[in-house]
Amino acid sequence: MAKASDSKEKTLAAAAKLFRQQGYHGTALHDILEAGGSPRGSLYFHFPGGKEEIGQAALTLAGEAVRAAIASAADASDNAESFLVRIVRGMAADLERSGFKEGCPIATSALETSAQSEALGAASRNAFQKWELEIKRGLFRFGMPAGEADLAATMVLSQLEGALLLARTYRSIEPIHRAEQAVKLLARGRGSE
Amino acid sequence: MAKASDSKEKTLAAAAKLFRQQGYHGTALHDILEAGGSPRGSLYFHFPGGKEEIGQAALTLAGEAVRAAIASAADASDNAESFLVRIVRGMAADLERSGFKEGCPIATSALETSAQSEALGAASRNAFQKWELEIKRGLFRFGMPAGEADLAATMVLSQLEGALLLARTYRSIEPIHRAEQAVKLLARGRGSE
DNA sequence: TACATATTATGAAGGTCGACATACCGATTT
DNA sequence: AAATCGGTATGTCGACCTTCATAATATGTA
Repeated sequence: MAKASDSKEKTLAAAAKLFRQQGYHGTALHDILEAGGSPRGSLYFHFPGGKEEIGQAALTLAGEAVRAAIASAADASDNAESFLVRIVRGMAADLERSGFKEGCPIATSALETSAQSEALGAASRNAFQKWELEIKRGLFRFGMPAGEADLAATMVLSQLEGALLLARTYRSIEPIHRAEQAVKLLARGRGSE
Repeated sequence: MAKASDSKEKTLAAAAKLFRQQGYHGTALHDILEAGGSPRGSLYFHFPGGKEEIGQAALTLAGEAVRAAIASAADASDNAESFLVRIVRGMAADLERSGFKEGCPIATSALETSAQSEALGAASRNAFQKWELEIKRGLFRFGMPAGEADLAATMVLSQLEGALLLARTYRSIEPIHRAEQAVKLLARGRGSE
Protein backbone atom coordinates (compact mmCIF):
# COMPACT_ATOMS: atom_id res chain seq x y z
CA MET A 1 0.00 0.00 0.00
CA ALA A 2 1.03 3.58 -0.33
CA LYS A 3 2.92 5.12 2.53
CA ALA A 4 0.84 5.99 5.53
CA SER A 5 1.09 9.67 4.76
CA ASP A 6 0.65 12.49 7.21
CA SER A 7 -1.82 14.19 4.93
CA LYS A 8 -4.65 13.53 7.34
CA GLU A 9 -2.92 15.36 10.16
CA LYS A 10 -1.90 18.22 7.92
CA THR A 11 -5.40 18.51 6.58
CA LEU A 12 -6.79 18.60 10.07
CA ALA A 13 -4.37 21.24 11.25
CA ALA A 14 -5.13 23.40 8.25
CA ALA A 15 -8.84 22.94 8.81
CA ALA A 16 -8.61 23.95 12.45
CA LYS A 17 -6.72 27.08 11.54
CA LEU A 18 -9.12 28.10 8.81
CA PHE A 19 -12.22 27.38 10.86
CA ARG A 20 -10.72 29.50 13.59
CA GLN A 21 -10.12 32.41 11.27
CA GLN A 22 -13.09 32.25 8.95
CA GLY A 23 -15.63 30.05 10.66
CA TYR A 24 -17.22 26.90 9.36
CA HIS A 25 -19.37 28.19 6.54
CA GLY A 26 -16.76 30.68 5.50
CA THR A 27 -14.26 27.95 4.83
CA ALA A 28 -14.47 25.88 1.69
CA LEU A 29 -13.19 22.33 1.54
CA HIS A 30 -11.11 23.48 -1.37
CA ASP A 31 -9.30 26.00 0.85
CA ILE A 32 -8.53 23.36 3.44
CA LEU A 33 -7.00 21.00 0.92
CA GLU A 34 -4.95 23.75 -0.60
CA ALA A 35 -3.69 25.01 2.74
CA GLY A 36 -2.84 21.50 3.87
CA GLY A 37 -1.09 20.71 0.62
CA SER A 38 -3.15 17.58 0.20
CA PRO A 39 -4.55 16.54 -3.14
CA ARG A 40 -8.16 17.18 -3.82
CA GLY A 41 -9.40 13.65 -3.94
CA SER A 42 -7.96 12.30 -0.74
CA LEU A 43 -10.50 14.05 1.38
CA TYR A 44 -13.34 11.62 1.29
CA PHE A 45 -10.96 8.80 1.91
CA HIS A 46 -9.81 10.24 5.20
CA PHE A 47 -13.11 11.79 6.16
CA PRO A 48 -15.99 9.82 4.71
CA GLY A 49 -18.40 11.98 6.63
CA GLY A 50 -17.44 14.98 4.54
CA LYS A 51 -17.22 18.51 5.79
CA GLU A 52 -19.11 17.83 8.97
CA GLU A 53 -16.67 15.14 10.01
CA ILE A 54 -13.69 17.38 9.31
CA GLY A 55 -15.33 20.11 11.32
CA GLN A 56 -15.91 17.81 14.22
CA ALA A 57 -12.37 16.53 14.19
CA ALA A 58 -10.90 20.02 13.88
CA LEU A 59 -13.01 21.32 16.73
CA THR A 60 -11.98 18.41 18.91
CA LEU A 61 -8.33 18.94 18.08
CA ALA A 62 -8.45 22.64 18.82
CA GLY A 63 -10.40 22.03 21.98
CA GLU A 64 -7.83 19.65 23.29
CA ALA A 65 -4.99 22.04 22.48
CA VAL A 66 -6.58 24.79 24.53
CA ARG A 67 -7.37 22.42 27.36
CA ALA A 68 -3.72 21.41 27.48
CA ALA A 69 -2.68 25.05 27.47
CA ILE A 70 -4.90 25.76 30.45
CA ALA A 71 -3.50 22.78 32.28
CA SER A 72 0.06 23.87 31.71
CA ALA A 73 -0.81 27.41 32.79
CA ALA A 74 -1.91 25.88 36.07
CA ASP A 75 1.35 23.97 36.36
CA ALA A 76 3.34 27.13 35.79
CA SER A 77 1.50 29.13 38.43
CA ASP A 78 1.33 29.10 42.18
CA ASN A 79 -1.86 30.97 42.88
CA ALA A 80 -5.25 31.47 41.30
CA GLU A 81 -4.63 34.98 40.11
CA SER A 82 -1.44 34.26 38.21
CA PHE A 83 -3.05 31.14 36.78
CA LEU A 84 -5.90 33.11 35.25
CA VAL A 85 -3.67 35.95 34.15
CA ARG A 86 -1.46 33.47 32.36
CA ILE A 87 -4.40 32.11 30.42
CA VAL A 88 -5.57 35.58 29.46
CA ARG A 89 -2.13 36.67 28.34
CA GLY A 90 -1.74 33.55 26.26
CA MET A 91 -4.92 34.33 24.40
CA ALA A 92 -3.94 37.94 23.93
CA ALA A 93 -0.62 36.84 22.49
CA ASP A 94 -2.27 34.46 20.02
CA LEU A 95 -4.66 37.10 18.89
CA GLU A 96 -2.08 39.81 18.47
CA ARG A 97 0.45 37.58 16.76
CA SER A 98 -2.09 36.62 14.13
CA GLY A 99 -3.11 40.17 13.37
CA PHE A 100 -6.42 39.78 15.20
CA LYS A 101 -7.45 36.91 13.01
CA GLU A 102 -7.16 34.03 15.45
CA GLY A 103 -9.35 34.35 18.48
CA CYS A 104 -11.18 31.49 20.08
CA PRO A 105 -10.85 28.43 17.86
CA ILE A 106 -14.31 27.20 18.75
CA ALA A 107 -16.53 30.24 19.22
CA THR A 108 -17.16 31.17 15.59
CA SER A 109 -17.99 27.68 14.45
CA ALA A 110 -20.00 27.02 17.59
CA LEU A 111 -22.25 29.99 16.99
CA GLU A 112 -22.68 29.13 13.35
CA THR A 113 -23.36 25.45 13.64
CA SER A 114 -24.40 24.30 17.07
CA ALA A 115 -28.04 25.00 16.34
CA GLN A 116 -28.13 23.04 13.12
CA SER A 117 -25.65 20.19 13.44
CA GLU A 118 -25.79 17.79 16.33
CA ALA A 119 -22.28 16.53 15.71
CA LEU A 120 -20.68 19.96 15.56
CA GLY A 121 -22.71 21.18 18.48
CA ALA A 122 -21.52 18.28 20.57
CA ALA A 123 -17.90 18.90 19.63
CA SER A 124 -18.17 22.56 20.64
CA ARG A 125 -19.93 21.68 23.85
CA ASN A 126 -17.28 19.16 24.76
CA ALA A 127 -14.49 21.62 24.15
CA PHE A 128 -16.03 24.33 26.31
CA GLN A 129 -16.88 21.87 29.06
CA LYS A 130 -13.36 20.57 29.15
CA TRP A 131 -12.05 24.11 29.46
CA GLU A 132 -14.44 24.92 32.25
CA LEU A 133 -13.44 21.79 34.08
CA GLU A 134 -9.76 22.53 33.65
CA ILE A 135 -10.20 26.06 34.96
CA LYS A 136 -12.22 24.77 37.86
CA ARG A 137 -9.45 22.29 38.67
CA GLY A 138 -6.88 25.04 38.63
CA LEU A 139 -8.90 27.27 40.93
CA PHE A 140 -9.56 24.39 43.30
CA ARG A 141 -5.90 23.52 43.29
CA PHE A 142 -5.06 27.03 44.42
CA GLY A 143 -7.43 26.92 47.32
CA MET A 144 -10.86 27.87 46.08
CA PRO A 145 -13.68 25.69 47.42
CA ALA A 146 -15.03 23.30 44.82
CA GLY A 147 -18.50 24.76 44.63
CA GLU A 148 -17.23 28.25 44.25
CA ALA A 149 -14.62 27.16 41.72
CA ASP A 150 -17.31 25.61 39.58
CA LEU A 151 -19.24 28.85 39.40
CA ALA A 152 -16.14 30.96 38.95
CA ALA A 153 -14.86 28.79 36.11
CA THR A 154 -17.95 29.55 34.04
CA MET A 155 -17.69 33.24 34.79
CA VAL A 156 -14.02 33.29 33.86
CA LEU A 157 -14.61 31.46 30.61
CA SER A 158 -17.49 33.77 29.70
CA GLN A 159 -15.35 36.77 30.43
CA LEU A 160 -12.56 35.40 28.27
CA GLU A 161 -14.78 34.50 25.36
CA GLY A 162 -16.51 37.85 25.38
CA ALA A 163 -13.23 39.69 25.55
CA LEU A 164 -11.90 37.70 22.64
CA LEU A 165 -14.97 38.59 20.62
CA LEU A 166 -14.69 42.29 21.36
CA ALA A 167 -10.94 42.35 20.81
CA ARG A 168 -11.27 40.66 17.46
CA THR A 169 -14.02 43.01 16.39
CA TYR A 170 -12.26 46.14 17.60
CA ARG A 171 -8.88 44.93 16.43
CA SER A 172 -7.51 45.97 19.80
CA ILE A 173 -6.31 44.05 22.82
CA GLU A 174 -7.77 46.57 25.21
CA PRO A 175 -10.83 44.43 26.00
CA ILE A 176 -8.49 41.62 26.93
CA HIS A 177 -6.57 43.87 29.27
CA ARG A 178 -9.81 44.74 30.95
CA ALA A 179 -10.80 41.09 31.09
CA GLU A 180 -7.56 40.46 32.92
CA GLN A 181 -8.70 42.82 35.65
CA ALA A 182 -12.16 41.31 35.76
CA VAL A 183 -10.74 37.86 36.06
CA LYS A 184 -8.51 38.87 38.93
CA LEU A 185 -11.60 40.03 40.71
CA LEU A 186 -13.21 36.65 40.15
CA ALA A 187 -10.08 34.86 41.34
CA ARG A 188 -10.29 36.72 44.59
CA GLY A 189 -13.63 35.16 45.31
CA ARG A 190 -17.19 36.09 44.80
CA GLY A 191 -19.29 38.36 46.91
CA SER A 192 -21.59 37.31 49.70
CA GLU A 193 -24.91 36.54 48.01
CA MET B 1 -44.40 54.66 -9.53
CA ALA B 2 -45.25 51.42 -7.88
CA LYS B 3 -46.52 51.78 -4.38
CA ALA B 4 -43.83 52.60 -1.91
CA SER B 5 -44.06 49.19 -0.32
CA ASP B 6 -42.74 48.19 3.06
CA SER B 7 -40.84 45.32 1.52
CA LYS B 8 -37.52 46.92 2.33
CA GLU B 9 -38.28 47.02 6.04
CA LYS B 10 -39.66 43.51 6.05
CA THR B 11 -36.63 42.24 4.20
CA LEU B 12 -34.35 43.91 6.68
CA ALA B 13 -36.18 42.53 9.67
CA ALA B 14 -36.08 39.05 8.22
CA ALA B 15 -32.40 39.42 7.43
CA ALA B 16 -31.57 40.53 10.95
CA LYS B 17 -33.37 37.57 12.40
CA LEU B 18 -31.74 35.07 10.11
CA PHE B 19 -28.27 36.50 10.55
CA ARG B 20 -28.81 36.31 14.27
CA GLN B 21 -29.77 32.67 14.13
CA GLN B 22 -27.55 31.33 11.39
CA GLY B 23 -24.82 33.86 10.88
CA TYR B 24 -23.89 35.71 7.74
CA HIS B 25 -22.49 32.94 5.60
CA GLY B 26 -25.06 30.49 6.83
CA THR B 27 -27.88 32.62 5.49
CA ALA B 28 -28.70 32.62 1.81
CA LEU B 29 -30.24 35.62 0.13
CA HIS B 30 -32.93 33.26 -1.01
CA ASP B 31 -33.87 32.53 2.60
CA ILE B 32 -34.10 36.21 3.42
CA LEU B 33 -36.43 36.97 0.54
CA GLU B 34 -38.61 34.02 1.37
CA ALA B 35 -38.82 34.89 5.04
CA GLY B 36 -39.57 38.51 4.26
CA GLY B 37 -42.18 37.60 1.69
CA SER B 38 -40.52 39.75 -0.92
CA PRO B 39 -40.14 38.65 -4.52
CA ARG B 40 -36.76 37.51 -5.67
CA GLY B 41 -35.80 40.32 -7.91
CA SER B 42 -36.55 43.24 -5.68
CA LEU B 43 -33.45 42.74 -3.61
CA TYR B 44 -30.92 44.47 -5.78
CA PHE B 45 -33.23 47.37 -6.23
CA HIS B 46 -33.43 48.11 -2.53
CA PHE B 47 -29.87 47.04 -1.78
CA PRO B 48 -27.67 47.68 -4.79
CA GLY B 49 -24.66 46.68 -2.74
CA GLY B 50 -25.92 43.13 -2.55
CA LYS B 51 -25.54 40.85 0.40
CA GLU B 52 -22.90 42.97 2.07
CA GLU B 53 -25.17 45.99 2.12
CA ILE B 54 -28.03 43.98 3.57
CA GLY B 55 -25.69 42.61 6.19
CA GLN B 56 -24.54 46.05 7.13
CA ALA B 57 -28.06 47.40 7.37
CA ALA B 58 -29.28 44.41 9.38
CA LEU B 59 -26.39 44.67 11.79
CA THR B 60 -27.02 48.36 12.26
CA LEU B 61 -30.70 47.78 12.86
CA ALA B 62 -30.10 45.04 15.41
CA GLY B 63 -27.42 47.08 17.10
CA GLU B 64 -29.74 49.99 17.57
CA ALA B 65 -32.49 47.78 18.96
CA VAL B 66 -30.20 46.43 21.63
CA ARG B 67 -28.88 49.87 22.45
CA ALA B 68 -32.42 51.07 22.99
CA ALA B 69 -33.13 48.08 25.19
CA ILE B 70 -30.12 48.89 27.36
CA ALA B 71 -31.21 52.49 27.63
CA SER B 72 -34.70 51.55 28.71
CA ALA B 73 -33.30 49.08 31.23
CA ALA B 74 -31.48 52.02 32.76
CA ASP B 75 -34.66 54.05 32.85
CA ALA B 76 -36.49 51.26 34.62
CA SER B 77 -33.84 50.83 37.31
CA ASP B 78 -32.69 52.84 40.26
CA ASN B 79 -29.28 51.36 40.96
CA ALA B 80 -26.41 49.84 39.04
CA GLU B 81 -27.05 46.30 40.11
CA SER B 82 -30.66 46.14 39.07
CA PHE B 83 -29.76 47.89 35.82
CA LEU B 84 -27.30 45.18 34.87
CA VAL B 85 -29.50 42.38 36.10
CA ARG B 86 -32.30 43.69 33.95
CA ILE B 87 -30.12 43.56 30.88
CA VAL B 88 -28.98 40.04 31.64
CA ARG B 89 -32.49 38.80 32.25
CA GLY B 90 -33.69 40.34 29.02
CA MET B 91 -31.06 38.45 27.08
CA ALA B 92 -31.84 35.23 28.88
CA ALA B 93 -35.51 35.66 28.05
CA ASP B 94 -34.78 36.22 24.36
CA LEU B 95 -32.58 33.18 24.21
CA GLU B 96 -34.95 30.89 26.01
CA ARG B 97 -38.02 32.06 24.14
CA SER B 98 -36.36 31.26 20.83
CA GLY B 99 -35.29 27.78 21.84
CA PHE B 100 -31.67 28.84 22.21
CA LYS B 101 -31.50 30.00 18.63
CA GLU B 102 -31.36 33.74 19.15
CA GLY B 103 -28.41 34.93 21.16
CA CYS B 104 -26.44 38.06 20.41
CA PRO B 105 -27.62 39.47 17.07
CA ILE B 106 -24.14 40.69 16.22
CA ALA B 107 -21.65 38.21 17.61
CA THR B 108 -21.94 35.45 15.04
CA SER B 109 -21.74 37.70 12.03
CA ALA B 110 -19.01 39.78 13.64
CA LEU B 111 -16.78 36.78 14.17
CA GLU B 112 -17.42 35.53 10.68
CA THR B 113 -16.96 38.70 8.76
CA SER B 114 -15.14 41.43 10.60
CA ALA B 115 -11.79 40.17 9.41
CA GLN B 116 -12.73 40.09 5.76
CA SER B 117 -15.23 42.86 5.16
CA GLU B 118 -14.52 46.42 6.16
CA ALA B 119 -18.16 47.42 5.94
CA LEU B 120 -19.46 44.58 8.06
CA GLY B 121 -16.61 44.95 10.52
CA ALA B 122 -17.41 48.60 10.97
CA ALA B 123 -21.11 47.86 11.51
CA SER B 124 -20.29 45.31 14.20
CA ARG B 125 -17.81 47.63 15.84
CA ASN B 126 -20.30 50.44 15.95
CA ALA B 127 -22.94 48.26 17.51
CA PHE B 128 -20.67 47.01 20.27
CA GLN B 129 -19.32 50.46 20.95
CA LYS B 130 -22.78 51.91 21.29
CA TRP B 131 -23.67 49.19 23.76
CA GLU B 132 -20.57 49.80 25.79
CA LEU B 133 -21.29 53.48 25.87
CA GLU B 134 -24.87 52.92 26.92
CA ILE B 135 -23.80 50.60 29.73
CA LYS B 136 -21.20 53.09 30.82
CA ARG B 137 -23.82 55.82 30.89
CA GLY B 138 -26.07 53.70 33.03
CA LEU B 139 -23.35 52.88 35.50
CA PHE B 140 -22.30 56.50 35.71
CA ARG B 141 -25.88 57.54 36.23
CA PHE B 142 -26.12 55.25 39.23
CA GLY B 143 -23.06 56.69 40.85
CA MET B 144 -20.03 54.95 39.44
CA PRO B 145 -17.14 57.29 38.60
CA ALA B 146 -16.74 57.81 34.86
CA GLY B 147 -13.34 56.21 34.56
CA GLU B 148 -14.39 53.17 36.45
CA ALA B 149 -17.66 52.95 34.56
CA ASP B 150 -15.77 52.89 31.28
CA LEU B 151 -13.72 49.91 32.34
CA ALA B 152 -16.64 48.14 33.95
CA ALA B 153 -18.81 48.56 30.85
CA THR B 154 -16.35 46.59 28.76
CA MET B 155 -16.11 43.88 31.40
CA VAL B 156 -19.87 43.65 31.66
CA LEU B 157 -20.32 43.39 27.93
CA SER B 158 -17.62 40.74 27.66
CA GLN B 159 -19.25 38.77 30.42
CA LEU B 160 -22.61 39.01 28.70
CA GLU B 161 -21.33 38.04 25.30
CA GLY B 162 -19.41 35.10 26.64
CA ALA B 163 -22.35 33.88 28.64
CA LEU B 164 -24.57 34.12 25.59
CA LEU B 165 -22.10 32.05 23.62
CA LEU B 166 -21.88 29.35 26.26
CA ALA B 167 -25.61 29.31 26.87
CA ARG B 168 -26.33 28.92 23.19
CA THR B 169 -23.79 26.15 22.84
CA TYR B 170 -24.91 24.28 25.94
CA ARG B 171 -28.56 24.95 25.26
CA SER B 172 -28.88 26.00 28.89
CA ILE B 173 -29.37 29.31 30.62
CA GLU B 174 -27.14 28.32 33.51
CA PRO B 175 -24.16 30.31 32.16
CA ILE B 176 -26.39 33.37 32.05
CA HIS B 177 -27.43 32.87 35.63
CA ARG B 178 -23.79 32.79 36.57
CA ALA B 179 -23.10 35.85 34.49
CA GLU B 180 -25.75 37.62 36.48
CA GLN B 181 -23.75 36.98 39.62
CA ALA B 182 -20.51 38.02 37.97
CA VAL B 183 -22.06 41.22 36.74
CA LYS B 184 -23.35 42.08 40.19
CA LEU B 185 -19.80 41.80 41.41
CA LEU B 186 -18.70 44.22 38.72
CA ALA B 187 -21.52 46.62 39.58
CA ARG B 188 -20.30 46.76 43.12
CA GLY B 189 -17.04 48.22 41.94
CA ARG B 190 -13.66 46.86 41.07
CA GLY B 191 -10.88 45.91 43.43
CA SER B 192 -8.01 48.09 44.43
CA GLU B 193 -5.44 47.68 41.67
C1' DT C 1 -58.55 63.66 -19.79
C1' DA C 2 -54.82 61.57 -22.48
C1' DC C 3 -50.02 60.85 -23.05
C1' DA C 4 -45.07 60.64 -21.93
C1' DT C 5 -41.54 59.73 -18.74
C1' DA C 6 -39.07 58.73 -14.72
C1' DT C 7 -39.04 55.86 -10.82
C1' DT C 8 -40.05 51.67 -8.41
C1' DA C 9 -40.56 46.88 -8.54
C1' DT C 10 -40.26 42.04 -10.41
C1' DG C 11 -39.20 37.39 -12.62
C1' DA C 12 -36.16 34.68 -15.00
C1' DA C 13 -31.57 33.53 -16.57
C1' DG C 14 -26.40 33.17 -16.13
C1' DG C 15 -22.06 32.01 -14.38
C1' DT C 16 -19.22 30.81 -10.59
C1' DC C 17 -18.10 28.00 -6.85
C1' DG C 18 -19.01 24.50 -3.46
C1' DA C 19 -19.77 19.68 -1.84
C1' DC C 20 -19.74 15.21 -3.06
C1' DA C 21 -19.19 10.54 -5.73
C1' DT C 22 -16.85 7.63 -8.54
C1' DA C 23 -13.27 5.88 -11.28
C1' DC C 24 -8.34 5.21 -11.21
C1' DC C 25 -3.24 4.27 -9.86
C1' DG C 26 0.50 2.12 -7.31
C1' DA C 27 2.42 -0.57 -3.74
C1' DT C 28 2.48 -4.41 -0.68
C1' DT C 29 1.27 -8.96 0.46
C1' DT C 30 0.39 -13.79 -0.38
C1' DA D 1 1.31 -12.68 -10.44
C1' DA D 2 -2.89 -11.34 -8.74
C1' DA D 3 -5.62 -9.28 -5.44
C1' DT D 4 -6.33 -5.96 -2.00
C1' DC D 5 -5.80 -1.71 0.25
C1' DG D 6 -4.10 3.13 0.86
C1' DG D 7 -4.30 7.11 -1.61
C1' DT D 8 -5.38 10.22 -5.67
C1' DA D 9 -7.63 12.74 -9.87
C1' DT D 10 -11.49 13.88 -12.37
C1' DG D 11 -16.33 14.73 -13.06
C1' DT D 12 -21.16 15.91 -11.81
C1' DC D 13 -24.84 18.10 -9.54
C1' DG D 14 -26.70 21.67 -7.04
C1' DA D 15 -26.70 26.14 -4.59
C1' DC D 16 -25.56 30.66 -4.41
C1' DC D 17 -24.92 35.62 -5.77
C1' DT D 18 -25.64 38.68 -9.27
C1' DT D 19 -27.47 40.94 -13.54
C1' DC D 20 -30.77 42.21 -16.90
C1' DA D 21 -34.82 42.80 -19.49
C1' DT D 22 -39.43 43.83 -18.44
C1' DA D 23 -43.65 45.36 -16.06
C1' DA D 24 -46.29 48.48 -13.10
C1' DT D 25 -47.30 52.80 -11.02
C1' DA D 26 -47.01 57.63 -10.12
C1' DT D 27 -45.87 62.30 -11.67
C1' DG D 28 -45.60 65.90 -15.02
C1' DT D 29 -47.47 67.98 -19.32
C1' DA D 30 -50.70 69.28 -22.93
